[in-house]
Amino acid sequence: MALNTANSTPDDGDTSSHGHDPQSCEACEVRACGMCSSLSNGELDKLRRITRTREYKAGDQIFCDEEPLQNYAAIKQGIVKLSKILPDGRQQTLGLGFPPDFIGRTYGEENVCFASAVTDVTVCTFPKELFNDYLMRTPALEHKLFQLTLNELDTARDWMVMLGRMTALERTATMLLKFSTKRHLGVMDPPPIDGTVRFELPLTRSEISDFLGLTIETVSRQFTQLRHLGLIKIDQQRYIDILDYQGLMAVSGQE
Amino acid sequence: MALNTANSTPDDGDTSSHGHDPQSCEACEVRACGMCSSLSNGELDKLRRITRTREYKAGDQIFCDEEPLQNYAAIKQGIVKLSKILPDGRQQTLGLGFPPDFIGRTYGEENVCFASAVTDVTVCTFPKELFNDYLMRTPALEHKLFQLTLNELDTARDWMVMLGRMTALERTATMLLKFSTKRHLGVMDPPPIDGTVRFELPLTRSEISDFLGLTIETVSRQFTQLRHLGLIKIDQQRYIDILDYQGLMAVSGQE
DNA sequence: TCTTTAAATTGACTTCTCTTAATGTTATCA
DNA sequence: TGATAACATTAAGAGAAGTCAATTTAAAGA
Repeated sequence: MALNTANSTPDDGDTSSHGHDPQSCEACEVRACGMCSSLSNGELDKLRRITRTREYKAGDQIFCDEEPLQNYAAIKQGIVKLSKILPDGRQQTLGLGFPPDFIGRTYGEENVCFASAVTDVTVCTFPKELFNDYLMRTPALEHKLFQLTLNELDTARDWMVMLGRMTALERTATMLLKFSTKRHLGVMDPPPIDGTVRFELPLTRSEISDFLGLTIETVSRQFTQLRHLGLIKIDQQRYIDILDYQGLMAVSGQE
Repeated sequence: MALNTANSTPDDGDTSSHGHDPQSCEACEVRACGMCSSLSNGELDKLRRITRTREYKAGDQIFCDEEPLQNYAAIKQGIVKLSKILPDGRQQTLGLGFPPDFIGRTYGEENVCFASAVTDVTVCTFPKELFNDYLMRTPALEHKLFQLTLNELDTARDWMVMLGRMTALERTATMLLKFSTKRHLGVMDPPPIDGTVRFELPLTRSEISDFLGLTIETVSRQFTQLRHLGLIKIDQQRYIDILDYQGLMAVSGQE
């Protein structure tokens, strides 16, 4: 069930679970760092009245390209993938959303991309018109959303360099470095001077290839090469150990 | 002379001409459509006090990656190129700025890319700190800048699809289609049903290749192929006639 | 007008990534 | 535990774009 489809019920075949008021914004994992951090408790109370919580299973579509934008959402838990699909089926991932990212094209008439759940996802949703009204009356929230959008633009432009100018090996190394420091809640760890870093890759090889503008097979070959170079170790195809952080930086083409 | 370098004088070897108060915002070409369109005449008057006009010759660097951000700018005339350069010299263009675009990373500490003049360029510049203060006190302006940033994000994501998933021919056709409708002042003409469209390519082949993530030679070969397909005609290497708009759409991979 | 220089095109060849197909691995479920 | 299905890796060959070099075209200056 798409986020934008109104009046859905729990029994309409949707795998996502449905709206109820978020009872405790105070206990919300992203109260302190997301867009809500710009709001006083009083303001938050007003926003909560138009908010519904919704859950999606890994793989679910959250909203769809070119359907009318009906709801915005803020990610509470899980990872969301934004992507575009060309008419012949070629797909390009535009970015990943982590808590507390905001999704939906602010002030837009329709969605300009697909959003789908990479892992199980929990979001707060806001009806477009009501949220727009609220946003117009709350400059502090607009300021916060502006900041989030600026960060997204920075990220998009970094990926443009990767997609336009980097080799398959450099793209793969760059992605691993980004994932190694990207933690939940958007907090970035400082890169380690040495020693190993271990993390779980949340994406399948297919999702990685859509992200890097490559094929599954090419991604796999780059992983193999990074292993043979002694830079990484892979367990169960999903757990990555970065054995040589500086070495990985060196092949990533960034330094 | 970079936009960010303070205290420059007209005789310091800079090819750009230097600051004076813009005497007549009323007569400004972009008064009605740029960020200033969000301001009343009174508010505009306050902004004008911290504004300097500056001119750059084609090819001049306007600001530089990773130098401290000292000034923002609004484009009054000409075309500005934003790009990133990898340590080994590979370059990727991130986007083009036309009047009345705003350049400089809002709320940023340093520039995250290079900006250079593609054609002769005239900008209004604003010292960062003073502009930030003004921005904080002027929600209407922040709202406008937010909208401009959202548009930039949409554009960046469109290019990501192109860079990640399109062939050289598709990229070249896509670029020509974009340029054929992109006019000065950011106004988009409706695409013609049929008949030819003529426009001047403002970029050299080298600049085009940096834009499309290709080499000069590959761009040239795609132009040749589009000519052989009867879709375009090129005069003096710079003037493009689109002979078959629908045909160009078809090879662009978008429809 | 002629010369010089820079930019663009073309051709031959190389390299990198994709395609196709087979094999291997992991997780799920009977 | 074994069978099945989904996911991942590997290999060989094809195709697309890059590299290097030569030629052509356009623009600028003498």
